[in-house]
Amino acid sequence: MTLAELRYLVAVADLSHFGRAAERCRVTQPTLSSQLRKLEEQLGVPLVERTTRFVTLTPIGKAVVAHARRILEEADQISELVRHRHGTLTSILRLGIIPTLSPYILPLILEQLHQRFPALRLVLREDLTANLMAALDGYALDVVLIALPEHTEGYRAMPLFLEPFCFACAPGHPLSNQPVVTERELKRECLLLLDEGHCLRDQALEVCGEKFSSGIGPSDDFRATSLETISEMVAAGLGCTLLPAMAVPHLTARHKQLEVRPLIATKAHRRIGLLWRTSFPQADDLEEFGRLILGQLPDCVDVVDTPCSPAPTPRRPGSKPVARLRSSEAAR
Amino acid sequence: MTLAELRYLVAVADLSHFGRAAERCRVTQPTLSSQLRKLEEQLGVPLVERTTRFVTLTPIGKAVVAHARRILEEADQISELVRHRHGTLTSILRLGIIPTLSPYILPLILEQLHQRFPALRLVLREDLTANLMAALDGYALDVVLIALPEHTEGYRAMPLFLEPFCFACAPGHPLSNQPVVTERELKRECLLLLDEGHCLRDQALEVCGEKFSSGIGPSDDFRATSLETISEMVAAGLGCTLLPAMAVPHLTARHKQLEVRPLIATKAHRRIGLLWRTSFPQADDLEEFGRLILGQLPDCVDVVDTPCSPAPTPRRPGSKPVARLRSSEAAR
DNA sequence: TAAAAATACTCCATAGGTATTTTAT
DNA sequence: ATAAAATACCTATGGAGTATTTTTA
Repeated sequence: MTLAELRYLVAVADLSHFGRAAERCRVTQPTLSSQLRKLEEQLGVPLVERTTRFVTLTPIGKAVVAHARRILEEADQISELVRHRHGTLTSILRLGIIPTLSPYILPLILEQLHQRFPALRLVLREDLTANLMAALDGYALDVVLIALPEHTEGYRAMPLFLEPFCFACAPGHPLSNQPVVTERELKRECLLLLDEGHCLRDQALEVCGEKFSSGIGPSDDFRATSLETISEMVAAGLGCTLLPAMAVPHLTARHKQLEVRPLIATKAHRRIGLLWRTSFPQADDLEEFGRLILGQLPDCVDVVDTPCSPAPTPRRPGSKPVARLRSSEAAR
Repeated sequence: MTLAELRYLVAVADLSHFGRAAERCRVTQPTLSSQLRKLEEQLGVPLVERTTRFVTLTPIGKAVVAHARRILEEADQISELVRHRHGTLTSILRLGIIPTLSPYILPLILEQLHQRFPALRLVLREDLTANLMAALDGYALDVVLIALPEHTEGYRAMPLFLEPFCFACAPGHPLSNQPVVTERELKRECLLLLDEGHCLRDQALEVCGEKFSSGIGPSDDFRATSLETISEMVAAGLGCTLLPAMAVPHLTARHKQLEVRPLIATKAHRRIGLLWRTSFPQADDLEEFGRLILGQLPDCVDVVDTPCSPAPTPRRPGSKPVARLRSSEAAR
């Protein structure tokens, strides 16, 4: 039993005429005739009573046609479904973002995203990098927007931009007098940092890494789980900190007492990008998503013009690399 | 899109494993793999995300699977349907019977019919031969049980039995004194007959045909639409009549004043049989039906041992007669 | 290294076509 | 005589197989 056979049967039921039914099905009359005959033989039941004059369905034929109509209806709905969801970003996308980026980048892209991809259902999750990666591995997320680590093997990464770190302190702070802050000056300061697990904490430590070994590290007395809290503390004169550039406008608007200065350092930025499983089947969609983000970024970040890593198109397991010789051929 | 492809997809959705899904579908893993790939390419949408470790459905894949399940469900129901209705006389059968036979033969066969074919839904219509034939032609009936005419071209006929005519009169009637009535004696009598249209009327006239031309025909003063009424009249001494043998027990039981005698005549019987369209697809079932009737007949009728006419198995239009040479071959 | 999916390649069943025959009105 | 379904016969597609490769954990 095939869908084509059922289509033929329904056409005959509708038109009571083999020739016209064949015409509707875009096949010749003998084709329809033989296929219908085959269906009857396979089912072991006559479905159609025919002479050269009249074509009628048997009682069983009518019952089968009723089922066939539902089957074809469902099949059409599948075609409709994929046609409707055709194109990029037309169904669900589960996106994970780190907390030190999420509140500052989402307002920039959400409106445009809805305009460009109105059919997209975006499911957001804000969490620490490690948790996001676990969710990505466990197929609970489709893609994450994080500070990219050095090596991203086993995943597909799309670097988007470099986000500078800025120095932030209270108005009375000594460094608030100068227009920029250098790496060396920073190393003398006691930085307020986020809790363990936040990648921003590790990145800040990296900027002033030597302090850690020299014992002049950040105080353990202050624990904060958001940049809002950190800024509050900094504005209150409890210390200074590093802020990601995109957060600065939000935080200075809230905390007027916050003095922010550019930072001059060897690695005074973090690399933000998208990361997804190599096996994710709609990598094109994600690249489109990435390009949309790129178009909404503020001037404070440096857009990365590097295309995606490591392969332009993700491949499925077992697929041929590009045009490699088979070992049997290579052995000759 | 084929049913097999959908079956593969659902199996993968259920088992999350190509190899086991292939096993369930009784095909090899490469077959399932390539077919699924083809389905995805035809739909233009990835349905399954796969690595060597995990197999997951995409959002669209899940939606397609939902439809596919319904499709396969309906397809299974078709198989179930024809398996359940498999065998002879398992669905509806629309049977027409003439009024001079119906009340006397139905009680004999209905119980046995239900026992042998419990799934059969018998739709009965009692009407004059002409109306039954019109219904048969118009696909409103599947088969009729009538007094077969001489020629049955264009139909399939299954003669079942010869039903003798009996002479019936009131106790005081002159002919009631003799054990049998002959054709010659009959021709002197004034017969009470059924209305126009009843085949029994024509058959009775045929038995004593000369009277019609000689003017000593049946009286037009008496009109009756059933053998019950005729018997009533005969018992009341209003005349005599011919009764079909199978009706006699019923009528004598009701009308004690009825004297019935065997009739000796050249054509003192009618040939009862089944008749259906040549194109009717389940002729086997009807022959089975006929054989069941044969097994329930009383001794007063003569069973016809002639098998069906004209062909043992009905053929459809265009089918090859038996083993005839094609004209192109014959021309050589 | 093992398990699993993908690929390469072959074969054969069959869907579909054209030409013709048979049937029924 | 005409219309319509069935048959004969051919072709090409593709479904399914086996053997092998590639990939991921």
